[in-house]
Amino acid sequence: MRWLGFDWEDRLFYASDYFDQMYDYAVQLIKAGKAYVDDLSTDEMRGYRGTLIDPGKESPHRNRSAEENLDLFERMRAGEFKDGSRVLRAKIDMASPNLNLRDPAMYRILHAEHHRAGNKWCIYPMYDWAHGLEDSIEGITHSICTLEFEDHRPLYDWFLDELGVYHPQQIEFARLNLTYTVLSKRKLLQLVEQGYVSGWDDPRMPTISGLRRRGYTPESIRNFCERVGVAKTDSTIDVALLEHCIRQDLNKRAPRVMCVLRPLRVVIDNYPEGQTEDMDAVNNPEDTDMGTRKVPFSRVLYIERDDFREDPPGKFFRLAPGREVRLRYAYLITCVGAVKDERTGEVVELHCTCDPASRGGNPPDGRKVKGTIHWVSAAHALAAEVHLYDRLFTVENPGDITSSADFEGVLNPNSLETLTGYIEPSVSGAAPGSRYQFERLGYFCVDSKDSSPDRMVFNRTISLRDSWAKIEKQL
RNA sequence: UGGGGAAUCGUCUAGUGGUAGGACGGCUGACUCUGGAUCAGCAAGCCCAGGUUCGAAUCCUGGUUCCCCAGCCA
Repeated sequence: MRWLGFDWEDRLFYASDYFDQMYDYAVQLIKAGKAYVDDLSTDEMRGYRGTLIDPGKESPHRNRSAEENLDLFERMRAGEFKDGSRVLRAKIDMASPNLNLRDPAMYRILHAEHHRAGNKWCIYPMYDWAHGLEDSIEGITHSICTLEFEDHRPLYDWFLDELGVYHPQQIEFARLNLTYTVLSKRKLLQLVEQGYVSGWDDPRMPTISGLRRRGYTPESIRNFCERVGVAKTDSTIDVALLEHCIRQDLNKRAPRVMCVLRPLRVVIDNYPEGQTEDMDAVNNPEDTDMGTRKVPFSRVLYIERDDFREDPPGKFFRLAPGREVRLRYAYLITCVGAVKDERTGEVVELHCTCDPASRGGNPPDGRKVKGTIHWVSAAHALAAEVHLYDRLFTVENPGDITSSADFEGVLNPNSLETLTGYIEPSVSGAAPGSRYQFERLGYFCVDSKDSSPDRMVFNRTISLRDSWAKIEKQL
């Protein structure tokens, strides 16, 4: 929460801080004849509850005396009874059309250690009972929750009114659903437990820790929330909006750097062997205050395989036999030959010539080249592990899957691709969490968990918008 | 066929009796040493049917559709 930018100051509250007071309130309700101890089993209670359409029946223990209830409740607390053997229920109305009002449980017996209260208690309050009490004790004015609690509000109100205590107002709003992912804790837990992700902070998880490790900034998340708004319509936000927010933020603040993900070796035939030049590169064209850096250039380079086509389709502006392109911040080069693997026919190396007069990227004659591609000097590049993350699911609403909650069929098998990238040496020593734009590829951050100085690990936060991909799709 | 909610561009969201607006996404085009960014523009919506009113997304009536509820979970 702090990382997101919030500060609760001295107001870190826990429901368990109020267990004693809640117990006293329960006693108060028992004395008032508004709560009773029931001995029905879970199954029996279910039977007595009725259905959505039919009213329930009253428990045979519903009319025990206050004295008996008090005695039983004290003994529940004292640990005399087994888990599940008894429960304290509110005495409301077994025929209520709102099932939450059919004598809901307030306390159940649970001989379990509490992470804060230790072993002090063996009875624990139910959510509906605890919720309003916490709010009331803390003196809050409005209690915001999600839509599914709308028909719990009458119960929230009932407890507070029967107790005659300060009564905050519960207001329900839609939860924030997102396309191509699930957000329910249960489903997320399933992803973790069944090993579909590496943990709660896996960069594909829509958790705060996951988003953080993925490279999302707190500002982008808050901005996203502001844009989404708050309303009561049960809605699902297009994940593209989240992606837009992080791109917008990182475009302004992420330093640019060059990295080649799928290397194709390029030899500049007319460039002297053994020579190295430092090219001046702008750190962020969106913010010149971020300065410049030097990028080493030499005779043997790597470029992206995708940036070369032997037989280029129309509108392909990158390298091809006989074509000239700009190596960003370096030289204009022309492809003069391709070396192929004899067996597979795969292009394994390119031979190019550079125009020495175009140093820095601009030819003195002012001729235009349509394409500018990124590159890295083979001898200077740093090898790093790069994680290419993509959406976890292939369908827009994986949460809709009703069956046995089996995600198998809708999980994106390519949500993580790991490869070795070759990065310009300037990123060496970057701190975990550092964010960069790998030019023409996307935004990446140094993994905060697995990266080390000798083997850096980068996570792709989000790709850059790729209009070429759209054009190519239509070809 | 019980109860509780919600319906406005593809997706979110404003508008609460007076010109239906914004964002994302989509599509054009301009510009560009990132096919990024930026800029300009276009398409796209009031769940339906009646009614009230000079005038209805908004008020009334009746429908329709969708979501939630039968945990000793939250």
